Amino acid sequence: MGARPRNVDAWKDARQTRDEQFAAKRSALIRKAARAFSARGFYNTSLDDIAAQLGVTKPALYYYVKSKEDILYACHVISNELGAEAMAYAENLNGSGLDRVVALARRYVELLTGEFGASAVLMEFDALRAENRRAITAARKRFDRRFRTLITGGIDDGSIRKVDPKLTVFFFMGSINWMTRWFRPDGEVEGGEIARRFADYLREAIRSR
Amino acid sequence: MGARPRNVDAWKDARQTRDEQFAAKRSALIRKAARAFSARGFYNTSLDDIAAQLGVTKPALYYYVKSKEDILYACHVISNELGAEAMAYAENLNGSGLDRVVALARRYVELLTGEFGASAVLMEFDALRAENRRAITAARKRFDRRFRTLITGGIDDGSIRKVDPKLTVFFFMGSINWMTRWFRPDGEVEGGEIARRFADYLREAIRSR
Amino acid sequence: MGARPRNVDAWKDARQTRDEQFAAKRSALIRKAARAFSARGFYNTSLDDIAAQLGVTKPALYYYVKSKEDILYACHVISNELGAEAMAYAENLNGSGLDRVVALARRYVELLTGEFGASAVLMEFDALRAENRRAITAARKRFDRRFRTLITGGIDDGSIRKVDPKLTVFFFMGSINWMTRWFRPDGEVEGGEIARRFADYLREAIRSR
Amino acid sequence: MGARPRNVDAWKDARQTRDEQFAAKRSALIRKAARAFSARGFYNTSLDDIAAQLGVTKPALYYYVKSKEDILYACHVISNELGAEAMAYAENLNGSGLDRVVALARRYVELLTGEFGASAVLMEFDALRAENRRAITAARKRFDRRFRTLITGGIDDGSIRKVDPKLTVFFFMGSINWMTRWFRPDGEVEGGEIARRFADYLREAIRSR
DNA sequence: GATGAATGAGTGTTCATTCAT
DNA sequence: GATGAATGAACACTCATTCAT
Repeated sequence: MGARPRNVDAWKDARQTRDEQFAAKRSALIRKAARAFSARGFYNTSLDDIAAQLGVTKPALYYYVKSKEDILYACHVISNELGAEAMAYAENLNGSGLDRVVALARRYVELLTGEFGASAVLMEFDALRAENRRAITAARKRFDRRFRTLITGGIDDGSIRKVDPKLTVFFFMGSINWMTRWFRPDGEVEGGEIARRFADYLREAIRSR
Repeated sequence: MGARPRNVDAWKDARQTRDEQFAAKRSALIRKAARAFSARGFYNTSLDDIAAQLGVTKPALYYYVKSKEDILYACHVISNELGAEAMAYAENLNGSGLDRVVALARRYVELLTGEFGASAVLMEFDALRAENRRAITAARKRFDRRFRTLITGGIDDGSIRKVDPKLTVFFFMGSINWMTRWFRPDGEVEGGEIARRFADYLREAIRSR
Repeated sequence: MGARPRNVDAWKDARQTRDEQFAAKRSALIRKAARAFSARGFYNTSLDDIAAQLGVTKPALYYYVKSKEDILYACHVISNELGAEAMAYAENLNGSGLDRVVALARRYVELLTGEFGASAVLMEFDALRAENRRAITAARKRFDRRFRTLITGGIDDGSIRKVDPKLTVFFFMGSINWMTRWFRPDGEVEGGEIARRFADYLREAIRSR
Repeated sequence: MGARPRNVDAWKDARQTRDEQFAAKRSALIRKAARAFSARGFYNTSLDDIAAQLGVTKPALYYYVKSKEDILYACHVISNELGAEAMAYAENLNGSGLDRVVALARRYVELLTGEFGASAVLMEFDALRAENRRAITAARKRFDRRFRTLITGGIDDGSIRKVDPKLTVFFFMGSINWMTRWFRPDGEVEGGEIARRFADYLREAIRSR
């Protein structure tokens, strides 16, 4: 009654550690795969490639994921989550519409160039199963709508000039998606720097004169 | 010796006609393939798909192209040619550096959304054979360099604020490359309109204040 | 106008021949596969095995069938067709109910041991896709129902003693399905002989005393 | 030397208990597997399925069996033992040859539909290792021979008409093997009933008139 | 010029099996 | 006794490519 509790804790810790290990390994798998997908493309990356990078054999991957498409889906989900996080941050910000749009841009780029390595976006959308594709499409549409709403808000409060919200989103999202292809976490330009500059481009491009 | 020349001419014409036919058909093939690649991705487009769209069978394609990669290469080449054309147009323009950069942007988008159908800018770059990849990479680098030179010129003549030329090019090229994924020739927004707006975004983003 | 018709015919023949060749090859594929499935089981027979027996490579099979399951389905369909044929023959026969049941049994065994080689029955039912499984199940149920109806008719006209139709069908179908495993077309007992004997067993087992 | 014996006994008991537990668990494993094999087929039943039904994980099975094939072999052995039991019962019976054959049939079906659940007669024969296949084949041949001998005896004593013993065995064994596919222990028709009817069919099919 | 037929290389996926813990 | 994790072998399937006709 005095000593046992510690054992219980120990057990709990041990089990937690196991679950955590699983989660950590799965996460590493997704991350490595995401990098590979971004760098060489989904179809140019075989499961053998991913497995080799993780130092295991191909079937071992199936202990952590259901299929190759499952990995891709996980990547998209993470990407969307980053987008949603940046969006929530921007929406809750005090300031003009322009401020919020710029904050979104900056935060989004920061997140994408951060821990997850700018590998989350763009990736082969058509390789998703119909069901997952629907889910991702829906999430993207939601993101776009909120993005456009932010812009419209800026136009209404006079901080943003009369631009077409849809085209503006396309314009900026292109810049971001393209990052996948040239950004390297260990490259000469650092993520925060890019975030600042891209946000600045966007501000200048749309602010009221 | 009196009658023959006519025949010769006839043959020559015939052959020319034949060559032209060949060229026309090959061109049609490339164009259809480019659209398909842009819309669904290189790996999601089988030669059977392309052949079906042209109303022939798969092996018939091999009369016009050497391989699937050959088609992709041709697409990249055309894309680069459009870039070079826009670039030449901009470089030969009188006006400030900013004017030239904006002209480049606008002309480029016009060309990409024009006849060739916004299908020229391809992301499947890794599917190219090493040799062709080198050629395309070189051409892109040339384009980027000239783009940056244009920007630097604008900074020097005071028409463009002090931006990082490299990052600026990345920023804008992303917007353009991403068009491939959302632009539809028969969509609601017309190509010229997009060209005008995108060029305007770029102008505002970088012009001196 | 006098010579052409022949050419037309020739062409037609040529095309027909091509279609026939395709059909013949596909049929050969199914037959070989059916034998292999019967002899060694569906899962013990790889597509490589089948291809090797046909003297082609595995992917060549896909020119004729959609999948391995497709082959299995074709086998079941043929089996059902043979059953339906025997059934129609028996149903249209004059005579007592017993006569018809016995005729069914005999004709069915004759067909199964005939051209198609006792390979049509039983084969791995669970490997079928849900849709195809439903189709096959439905056909089997129809066959069973008509079989039972035949028996009931015999009971009614007094030629068959009061047996349970369902159990009787199970009893006899078991004997037939099991043939797959021991009957060899080149074995010592000839198909017609088996048909006669099995039909005789059934007659004696169920006739009125 | 004075105190030990008790301990020895205790150990012995303990070990016996342990052995019995082992045997009981192994037996449960085999039984569950046999049902699954019968219901869905050998290849459609994964070790994970079996483990799940037993509430353990896959590797745990390897404590009780050497391999999946080992399980299949055990099933065949049990099936053969039931056959041998029915056979011994029939052979030791007083009465005509026909009586003995009918008794065999009835007893065999009773056993197969009994405790072991109609799951003992397996068709997946080719999945056995060569060595085990030989053993099973030999046992089956022995069973068949004794079955045929019983029939021949009946022909000799005039109780059975002049049928081909081999074909008769095939005929009846088919009916029995097929039971695997339709008999359900909890179904509407009870095992003893089937045994009676099937034995009756066989009697009528072969008895002297 | 075009097609039917076939091939070879590669890839995702499953699953029985092993082993350290 | 049992589990988590990993492996090797096999297999169905796809697709760009070739070639005789």
